[in-house]
Amino acid sequence: MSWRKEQRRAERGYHHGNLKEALLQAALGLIAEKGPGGFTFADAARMAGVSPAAPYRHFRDRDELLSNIAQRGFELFEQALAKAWDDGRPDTVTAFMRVGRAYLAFARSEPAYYSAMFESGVPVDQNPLLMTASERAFNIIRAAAERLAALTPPGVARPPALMMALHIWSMSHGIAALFGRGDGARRKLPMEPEELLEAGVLIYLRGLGFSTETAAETEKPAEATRSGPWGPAPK
Amino acid sequence: MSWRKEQRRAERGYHHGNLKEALLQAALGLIAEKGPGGFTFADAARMAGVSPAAPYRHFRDRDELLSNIAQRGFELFEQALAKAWDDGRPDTVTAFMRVGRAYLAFARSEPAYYSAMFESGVPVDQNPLLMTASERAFNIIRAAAERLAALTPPGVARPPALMMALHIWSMSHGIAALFGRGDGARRKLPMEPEELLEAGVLIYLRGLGFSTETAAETEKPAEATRSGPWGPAPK
DNA sequence: TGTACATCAGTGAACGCGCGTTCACTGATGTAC
DNA sequence: TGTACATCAGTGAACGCGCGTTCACTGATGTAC
Repeated sequence: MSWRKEQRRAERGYHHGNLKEALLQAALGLIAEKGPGGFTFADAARMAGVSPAAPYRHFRDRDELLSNIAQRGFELFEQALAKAWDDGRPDTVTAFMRVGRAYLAFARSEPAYYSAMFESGVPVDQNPLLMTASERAFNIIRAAAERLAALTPPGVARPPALMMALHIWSMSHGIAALFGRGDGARRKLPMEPEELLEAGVLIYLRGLGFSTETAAETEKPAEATRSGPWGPAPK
Repeated sequence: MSWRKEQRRAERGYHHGNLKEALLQAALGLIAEKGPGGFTFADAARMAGVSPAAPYRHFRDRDELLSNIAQRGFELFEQALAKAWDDGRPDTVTAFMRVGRAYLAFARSEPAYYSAMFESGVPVDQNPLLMTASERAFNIIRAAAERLAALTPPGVARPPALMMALHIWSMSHGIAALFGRGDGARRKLPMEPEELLEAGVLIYLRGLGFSTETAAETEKPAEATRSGPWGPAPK
């Protein structure tokens, strides 16, 4: 153990050079392992191979570090969702479904960021930077919902985009939290979370009056409620 | 402080009489205050007015206490959902919507139980009693979904009840976790969580081919997407 | 009904531990001239 | 180009704290006879 520390020190010299980043990475690893409550400032310092006093040069305290992680998480989340949305290409419904999948993919592949963002108790509404980052991420979903709402077939009442976005967000978060986590803390599911969400969103959109058949043909959506992991179709 | 302890002691004598229960209540209070990670065994003992060694007569360790709380939480949850479901009276759709509202009401009024159940990292699948309690609660939703699925209008494919139950559960949990918590850790919402869930479920059911108009007339559901907190109806 | 005894539930003191935080310090780096 | 100096980033020792846990103990309760 001790030689390890010495070695690191020899390798890197007195100054770490990139300690802030190293601490963030260390914290991410610890959060992924033990949850957002289970990481300590001292532990992060140890993992970065640095004395327990060193982190104070970069973060006021534990909460500030956590808050930094949440903020970066929202930024990465926004990027992932924006990339999936791809400004609605090739068609709005396809892109919309892709956003849903990207949501779950993020929660699964970045459980540490995800729990820092949504389950760490970080007071999002009390930190303007965090608030903004959070809203920017949500706005991707909202913008997508708006484009979708604009496509309502004639004769059908146009649904409020904010409501759609909140419904989709809620269902995505629910599935991610209950079944779609990258770490161990999740419940068993007889199918992939992605399939569950996709089917749910398609049914929801149909309920709003969208004929998901058109663009959905590419992704065989209607089938999702009739066979596959859900069991055989009822006679 | 000290006289307080002495007084309690005087009041109750050497034996507490109901320490197990008192510890559970104390833990609930602490969880509600600081989250499931933020309560300690020692703290619970202190709140119950008892020495730090006393809890070991009733719980092997902190985790066992937490696990007990989660289990009782699932039992209360099941009762609340079952009561709301009321075996589908007066009609299936109305009762179904009532279950949704009961879900959110539970999360709001019992945030400590709720987070012990879903956010404390208690390994539900490794404790048979807990697993059973959890499944029994979910089965209320599932049974309700089954009754609903059986009502599918002729000519519409009957949806798998398990899938329906998982969708409803996910959306409920998503809304509860993001917006509907009794404690401070929740996001702002321009309407009541109950309204959001109700609208979402109605849209979802319509997407499955249910004409929610019938039973829904009592609860004016179609309106939910056209006015009210969602803003004015689009022209 | 009374007494002896076993069992139970809570005590209080003690322990080792790791955390958060502060402090005067020191080695490295960058910059003014 | 070289040197003096300011600034910065990390050190390591120390502190107080509260936690989890163990231990021999003791007061209360229940029960056999």
